[in-house]
Amino acid sequence: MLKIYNTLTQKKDEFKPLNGNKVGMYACGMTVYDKPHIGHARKEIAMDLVIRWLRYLDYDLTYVRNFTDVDDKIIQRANEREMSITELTEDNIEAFYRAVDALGLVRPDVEPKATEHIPHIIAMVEKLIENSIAYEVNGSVYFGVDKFKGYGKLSGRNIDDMIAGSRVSVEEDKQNPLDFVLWKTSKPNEPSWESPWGSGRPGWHIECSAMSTTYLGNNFDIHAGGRDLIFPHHENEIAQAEGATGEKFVNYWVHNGFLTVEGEKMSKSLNNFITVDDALQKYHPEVLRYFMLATHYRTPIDFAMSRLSDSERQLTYFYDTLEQLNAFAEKATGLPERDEHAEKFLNEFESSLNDDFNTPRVYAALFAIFTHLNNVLPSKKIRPSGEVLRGYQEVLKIASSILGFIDKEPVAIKEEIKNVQIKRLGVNRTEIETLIAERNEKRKERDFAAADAIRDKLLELKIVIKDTPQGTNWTIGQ
RNA sequence: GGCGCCUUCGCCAAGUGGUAAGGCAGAGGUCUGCAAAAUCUCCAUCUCCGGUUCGAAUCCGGAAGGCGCCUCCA
Repeated sequence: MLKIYNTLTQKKDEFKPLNGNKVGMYACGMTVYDKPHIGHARKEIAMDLVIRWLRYLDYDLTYVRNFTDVDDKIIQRANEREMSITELTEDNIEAFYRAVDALGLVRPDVEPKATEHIPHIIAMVEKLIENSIAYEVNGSVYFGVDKFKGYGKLSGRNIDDMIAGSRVSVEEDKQNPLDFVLWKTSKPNEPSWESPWGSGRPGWHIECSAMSTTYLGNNFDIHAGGRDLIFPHHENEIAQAEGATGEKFVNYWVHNGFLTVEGEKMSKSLNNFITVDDALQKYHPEVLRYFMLATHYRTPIDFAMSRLSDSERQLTYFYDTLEQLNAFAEKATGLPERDEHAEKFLNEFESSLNDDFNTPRVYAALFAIFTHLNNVLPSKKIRPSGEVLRGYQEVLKIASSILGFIDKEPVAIKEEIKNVQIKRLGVNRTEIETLIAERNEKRKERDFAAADAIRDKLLELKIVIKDTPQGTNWTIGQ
C-alpha cells in the first residue's frame, strides 16, 4: 500500500486513485527564462522516481509537465539580451532537455506550453468572471480572494493574517490587496493575445490551472512541485481551478524540499547559482542522480560539490560488485532463483518506496545486499549457485530500473566516471600509465622498494593503484 | 508582522510512542611482497528546559539556533 505525504492534509495519506488504476499527475515545470539549475534537477529527479514507482505499481499514469514560456521575467530577459521571447524560451527548453536526458529522466506524456493554451486560459478567466469570483479593471482581470471561500487551505494561511502582514502592497486596481492578476493588459512591445478584455497576456498562475485541467480533467490525482510553490502559486491554482469548475481540483499535493547551496538559497546575486551543466562538468550524471536520491525528497539538501564525491565512491562500489556478480551469474544455465537475501531486499525496497518514497531506506537495503554479495562472491566454497546469482541480478534490476542508477553496464560506466574524474582533477593519463608500467617492471624484478617509490609518487598525484591477477588497475582518490 | 519547516555520531542521512537503519571518515583484525579493493569487529540516547506516558528522538508547552515562504522562484 502506497502512502504519500499530502501537503493539503499535512500527513501521509494512503494513495487511492480517482478512477480505478488510472492516475493523472501534473508537475509544474520550468519557467524558461534561464538554464536549468541543480534545484530543478532535484525536483525532476525526485518526481522521476515518483513516476517510475507509480508505474511499477501498475498504475496507468498520465504525466503532464508544462513549460511556462511567457511571464515578466522572460520578457525582461529577452529584452536584456535583445532576442525574441521565442528564441529565448526555445534555447532554454533545449537546455532543459539536454539536462533532463543526461540525467535519464522519463519524459512526460504531455508537455504543454502556456503560449499554446491561451484559449483555455481565456476560457477559465471568463468562467471565473461569470462565477463572480474575478473582476475586470482597465483591461486586466483579477481574482478576488475573498470571493473564494477556501483561499489559504493549502498553505495554511488566512486572508486576514496575510493582510495584517506588512508586506502586501496596495495596488489601486485591486479590490483586496491579496487579489492576483489572471489576465494582464499588455504594454507596447510585450507579447499579447486578443481577449474579451482587449489585448493582453496571462497572469502568473492561471496557465497551470488551465493546462492541468485540460489534460487531466477538473479533478485529478497528483499535483507536484517545489515547496516554494505552495504559496502563492499552488494556492492560487486551487483557487482558480475550483473557482472556475466548482469541483475539487487535486487530491494529493506533493512538494519536494528545497536545495540550498552552502546554506543559502541559490540566487544570482549571491553568486551561488549552479546550473546542471556546471555540475555535470565535474560529476557524472548518474552520480548527481544518486546524490539527490540519497536524501528523502521532502528533506532539504544543502548542496556542495565536494559531497558528490561520496556518492561517486558509493556508486563505484556498487558497480565493482555488480561486475563480479555478472561475471559469475553468466555461467548459470537455469532460471533465476530468489534466496532469502534477494527476497528480503525486494521486500525492503518495495516497502520503503511505498512509505512516501523513502529512498534513503532503499540505500540501506542496497548496502545490505551488496555487502552480502561481496562476502559470498569471492569464495568458491560459499558462492551460491549461478541461478541464485541470477536471482540477485533480477531483484537488483527491478530496483535499478526505478532508481535510475546501477542500471548500466558496469565496465562502461566505470570508464565514464573515470573520464569525468580525469577531467575534474586534471590528471594526465599517459603519465600515469607510464609510471604504472615502470612499477610493474620493478615488481617483476622484485625490487619492491623502487616499486613502492613509484606508487608513492602516484599517490601524490591522487592515483591509487590496485594489483589484481589480471593486471594493475588504477582509480582516482579524493 | 503573519505562515511553515528544520536541529539525530567528526560529516552525510533514515527513524513519527516501545527502547537509535545505512554510508563516509576513524580504530583494530583478515587478505596482500607491501598496498588497494573487499570483508569482519568497534565507534551516538537524538540542541536545551519542563510536561504527558509503564515507556519519547518520536506527543504537548517553552527556550536557543538555522532555513524557507508571504514579490519571480523547483
